[in-house]
Amino acid sequence: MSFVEVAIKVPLHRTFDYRIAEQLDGLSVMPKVGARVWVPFGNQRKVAVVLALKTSTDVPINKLKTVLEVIDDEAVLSERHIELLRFTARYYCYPLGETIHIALPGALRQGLCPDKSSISMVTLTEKGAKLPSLKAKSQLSLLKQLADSGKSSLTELKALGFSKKTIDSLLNKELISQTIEHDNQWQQQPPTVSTKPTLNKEQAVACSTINQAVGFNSFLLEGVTGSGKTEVYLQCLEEVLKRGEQALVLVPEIGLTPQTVNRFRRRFPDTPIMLWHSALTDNERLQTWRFCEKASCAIVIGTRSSIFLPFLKLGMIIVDEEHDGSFKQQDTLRYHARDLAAYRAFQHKIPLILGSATPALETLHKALNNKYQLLSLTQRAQTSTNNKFQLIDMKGQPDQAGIAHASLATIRQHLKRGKQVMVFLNRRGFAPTLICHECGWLSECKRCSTSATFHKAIGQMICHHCGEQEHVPHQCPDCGSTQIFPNGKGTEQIEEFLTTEFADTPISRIDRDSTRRKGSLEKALDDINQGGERILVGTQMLAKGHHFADVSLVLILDVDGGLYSCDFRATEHLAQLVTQVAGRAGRSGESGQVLLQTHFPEHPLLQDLVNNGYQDFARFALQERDDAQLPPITNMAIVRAEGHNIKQVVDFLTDLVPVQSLTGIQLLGPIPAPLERIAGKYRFQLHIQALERPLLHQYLAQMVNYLSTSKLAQKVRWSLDVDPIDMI
DNA sequence: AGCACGCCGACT
DNA sequence: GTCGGCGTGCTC
Repeated sequence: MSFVEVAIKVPLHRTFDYRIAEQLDGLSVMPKVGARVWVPFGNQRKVAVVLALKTSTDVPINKLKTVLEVIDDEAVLSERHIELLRFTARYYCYPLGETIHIALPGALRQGLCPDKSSISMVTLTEKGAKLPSLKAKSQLSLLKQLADSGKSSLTELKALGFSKKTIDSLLNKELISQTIEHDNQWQQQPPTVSTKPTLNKEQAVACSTINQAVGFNSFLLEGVTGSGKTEVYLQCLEEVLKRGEQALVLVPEIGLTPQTVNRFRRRFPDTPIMLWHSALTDNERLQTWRFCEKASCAIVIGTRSSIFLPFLKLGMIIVDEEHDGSFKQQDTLRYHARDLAAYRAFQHKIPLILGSATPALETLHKALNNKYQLLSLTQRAQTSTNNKFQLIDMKGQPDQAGIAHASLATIRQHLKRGKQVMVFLNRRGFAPTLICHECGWLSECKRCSTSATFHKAIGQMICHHCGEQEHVPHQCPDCGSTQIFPNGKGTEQIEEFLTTEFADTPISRIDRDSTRRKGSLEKALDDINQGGERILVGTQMLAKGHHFADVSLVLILDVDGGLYSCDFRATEHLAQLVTQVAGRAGRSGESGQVLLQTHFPEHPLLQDLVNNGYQDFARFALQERDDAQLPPITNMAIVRAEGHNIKQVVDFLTDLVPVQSLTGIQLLGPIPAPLERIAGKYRFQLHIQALERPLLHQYLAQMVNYLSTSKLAQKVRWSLDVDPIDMI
């Protein structure tokens, strides 16, 4: 008798055994480990992944069912990949079947086995390379994109907003040509490498250290903005390609811009490079999955979920901007791609490079404890001067739309010199609330414990947590007064004010509202890169990844929010944001100026950051975490619970507390979540901390086991977040 | 999570 | 008399 142990997508922390049917000749067709099979489950039919083959089972014979059909002749998950997913499931206390389901591309989840194995790449023809003048703007910009990248896939061009029509007419004019790449095409010969810049001393040291490493090695590449981290990546990748191995480059969600990708394509023109991000279709995902597992693709540049791609011979993992929060999934399986990258690198015995100008304290802590090797890039490639920081004390300062008169004067100076000025405020909309002048009523979301943000341009009140929209009230809903006014500032208001204040200066606003339309971000970036005096107003989106050559002044309007917050990571995030935003100034030659508006100019964190930079701040902040016994010194997990019935939510968490049977575990809670109500549900949480990670995991395993039997757990929605990065 | 089974209220 | 409400229990 033969049996298989399988994983099925059900929220249960266990696997299932099935019998393999014997055929007429008494033999049976055993599926391979890692292959998918169809199985009967309850009264439904489900896809399952074979985890192990066995000759006996503990399951009573009357409960055992038989595998209906073997889907794959060959495994879709290698044994090593299954081991990665087992680790992931164990680490994040998530059911293995669900974990596998999340890792697999859609087509494979559904039990399909489509075999598309080619991909259309588009390049310029000789005629096209001359960039002839064309009437059609879109055709011209497509030619420019190809001139920049060397080649792009058909699907990437469509994702950039080029229509089938544009592509077809260029094909007809023979300005571009199309080639089909098959999944067996990559020859593992030395890659063609286009000309590359010479490295400075620090870069050269970093490259040779990484390239000489044998086996599993983690590196923290701590490089200030503009110090040439990407060049280090590229030269390390070259060695990987020479060995005929593959590489994964993880980038934050907004880091996957055409500029980034084009740079890789230009450097390695003959190397198959594929992209992975949330906008891919099921077919494109499957395509990339297949290319990876056959090593038909050498480099993948992808966002967090690309950590689950099945590389045949992975030679290196790079995590760019490793401090970025988008590497952590914030729902279902709450994994951190950077941390899984470390496990994968360990599994494959290969180097891991974590790059950032502002490393996460978690990463820095490991580097300082010699778990990661620290490589520093301190010199800016193009400029030797650093930005000049200045704190603007807002106490008693006259201001307009939240901008101090002193700041306005500085803006004017920079504009006069034909430079660009960036005004940063991490709040979109016109004003975060409306206030009634008569009775003090404040606009709030009906379903969340938060304010409803006033969006003037579209005349709506919007809740930024649940998305609920309403018309702007004409009267105060409490007292009927018509004296209701915007309260606080958002980017929309800053833009409006600056438009009147600097009437002759073009202004670009970049936030989620202004860039909602496809291609509008690209358009705004184009405008900015035309150069000339201009004001840029925006949120986070301005801080990350984009190069603005002409920006010489950065004004950060409100840093105080990050100084006194209930989230102990708020100061870290503030320091990262300030440093990243500041890095946007003075990138082409001269040093830039950075103004920080605050009511607490004497705050030690701000002083440290401004005078000594992020590196110094981070080491100081780590000391603070040590004193307070917080992560990364301790290890943390949060149980969150929400429900309409507040008592059930609190009871559920209270009931968990007695599970404590281990010394060395600290429990805190139940405490209300920072936003106690979202979308009408009450939210509470329980914090769990332990000095030693194995102890934390021992405790969590016990707790999850208890939860599966708890009646209270069925009455509320709960989730477990291991290594949470925010408290919300 | 699904899905069945099971035991109490307002409908043709 | 039945349709259907969602509480409880199970899935190899």
